[in-house]
Amino acid sequence: MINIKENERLNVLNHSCAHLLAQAVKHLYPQAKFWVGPVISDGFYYDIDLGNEVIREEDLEKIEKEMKKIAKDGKRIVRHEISKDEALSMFQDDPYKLDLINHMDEHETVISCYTQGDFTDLCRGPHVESVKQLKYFKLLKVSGAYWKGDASNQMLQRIYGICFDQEEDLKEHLYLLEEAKKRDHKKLGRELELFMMSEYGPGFPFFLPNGMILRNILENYWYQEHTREGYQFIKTPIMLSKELWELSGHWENYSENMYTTKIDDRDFAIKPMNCPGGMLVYKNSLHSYKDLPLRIGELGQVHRHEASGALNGLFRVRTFTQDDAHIFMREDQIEEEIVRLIRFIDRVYAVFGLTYNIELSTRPEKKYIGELEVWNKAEAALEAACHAAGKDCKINPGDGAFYGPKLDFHLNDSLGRVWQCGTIQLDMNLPERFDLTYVDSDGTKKRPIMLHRVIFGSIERFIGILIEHYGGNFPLWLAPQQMTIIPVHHQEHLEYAQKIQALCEEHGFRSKIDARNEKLGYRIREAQTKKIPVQIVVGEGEMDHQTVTLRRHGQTQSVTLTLDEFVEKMSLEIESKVR
RNA sequence: GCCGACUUAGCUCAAUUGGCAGAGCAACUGAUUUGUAAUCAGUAGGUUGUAGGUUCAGGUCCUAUAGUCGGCACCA
Repeated sequence: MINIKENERLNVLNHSCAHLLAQAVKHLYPQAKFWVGPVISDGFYYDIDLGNEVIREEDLEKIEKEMKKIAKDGKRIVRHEISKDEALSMFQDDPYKLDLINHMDEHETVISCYTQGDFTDLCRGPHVESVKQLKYFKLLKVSGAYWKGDASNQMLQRIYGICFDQEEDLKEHLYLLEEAKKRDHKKLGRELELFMMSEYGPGFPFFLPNGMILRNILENYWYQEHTREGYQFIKTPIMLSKELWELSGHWENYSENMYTTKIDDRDFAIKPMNCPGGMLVYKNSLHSYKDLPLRIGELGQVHRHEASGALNGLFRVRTFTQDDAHIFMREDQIEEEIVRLIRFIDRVYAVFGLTYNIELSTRPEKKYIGELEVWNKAEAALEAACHAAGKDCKINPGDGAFYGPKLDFHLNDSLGRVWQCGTIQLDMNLPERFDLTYVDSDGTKKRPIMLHRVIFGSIERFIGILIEHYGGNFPLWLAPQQMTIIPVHHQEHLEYAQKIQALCEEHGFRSKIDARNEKLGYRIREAQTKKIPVQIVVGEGEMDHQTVTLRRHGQTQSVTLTLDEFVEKMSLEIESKVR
């Protein structure tokens, strides 16, 4: 997927297209007042105040038509530079533009405007020379958006669109949007019976048998890899007393989003994070400098009261399982440990065919705790570790947590969409609050450095991402049902089919026999639509020669194998964890 | 939470200006006895999300409410 904002040519084109949109809206809705219309990674938008009138999805066609008309007319886009006073009088009827002018940087002595035909907009530019150049665009959606992005302000209407300089690129983009719709994990989750939602529990997903197979595979894989990496595992309680959350600082910051209850007149809260429980485990025993780094993992189920409007399938839920771990270490171990962690994360993502970019989020300008010097050291350590692991990282200034800087992993899926999953966070807060210590070589107590980290982020969300990434066509090792065994005749070949299933069971292959009284083609079709990776057809020929005939999902060719060949081929593929 | 749209059978969707709730797939029963993407016939399946209201009459109009979706805000 092309990032419009980062492509200089398309950036300008989309910016001009935003003006074209505003002009068309002004023609159709003369009362319209305009806020801003910036370029974003997948196109542009314009925030508009239409008074009491509402633009609906079906109105977009009409607006697009008007845009096409204006573009065809082919007016030039002309830049003027005016003084602040001129600007104030020129836009005196538009409170939003006045607000922009009044809040302009004092260094900006000249204000620029762009005029195209009967429409003039305040703008820094640059723009294309003529609206004629705007040919391949599409308006995509409408929504509300708070003025200045502030929820205490009124809502404006936002129209989104995208513009390309070639027709094929627009088609490609629209194709990807269609494809994403087809791969929607909510749709596939229902069709493949992976999970369900109920109005009795908004934001609380139910995992169905197929989804549980997938989930258990992921969790087992997680435990296995973490064991290899020297992690130990814990399970901490789902509910702990309010005092603990006060100690950790969560009560102060997030009590609004925590589910609470009373036990024997004492306040409790369901955990929104696993860390405080993890801190108690650390404090349960004395630690020597020799034991560090100490890596403690927990697949911990947390609950957070997310705003109703934020909920979205498995992507945003009110309960989810973090593949959490806390690492306690000495200061001299930071870089080495993080390098090791980056390599680990790299290995895990590679298994799913997911590439990624790392971003380093640094100290927030105002809201942060701890010494400046410690922050600088921590940020430098994260960046150095990144480079030592052979990875680039983009700096995200001021985006760190108040308690420490972090590395975020942004995954690219098979449709080119980006998901933030993994994160490595340095925490300079909790070790202090919980008074964590270890005994150093000189016998004195020292404060350990602590990392929080996740790789999947949330198991639920990661499953959602995988569903869309694979389009429901899971690689063999992840597929809930790996094989369907289809006897050509539902009775005559049943016994042989059962023999094959016993063989599958013996080797841990997840198979089912489809011996329904239906034609072969019908059962093949159903296995294909259910996205089962392997279809095994057995009939007269296979029985006689003790073979199986395999057909892979999405293919029309089939291949006949001896039973040994079959077992070896399948085992190898599952073992290699790739397609 | 805010803006907007949507909610009819397990799933996907019909139902003219308000006038008898319907189809395909799936399920079930029977016939058929099957060699690589849908064999045929039949049966059953609904308080049209929920609660009110307007009307001779509401799936359709109005009000409230819940949920879902697209965004916004939020995301430890």
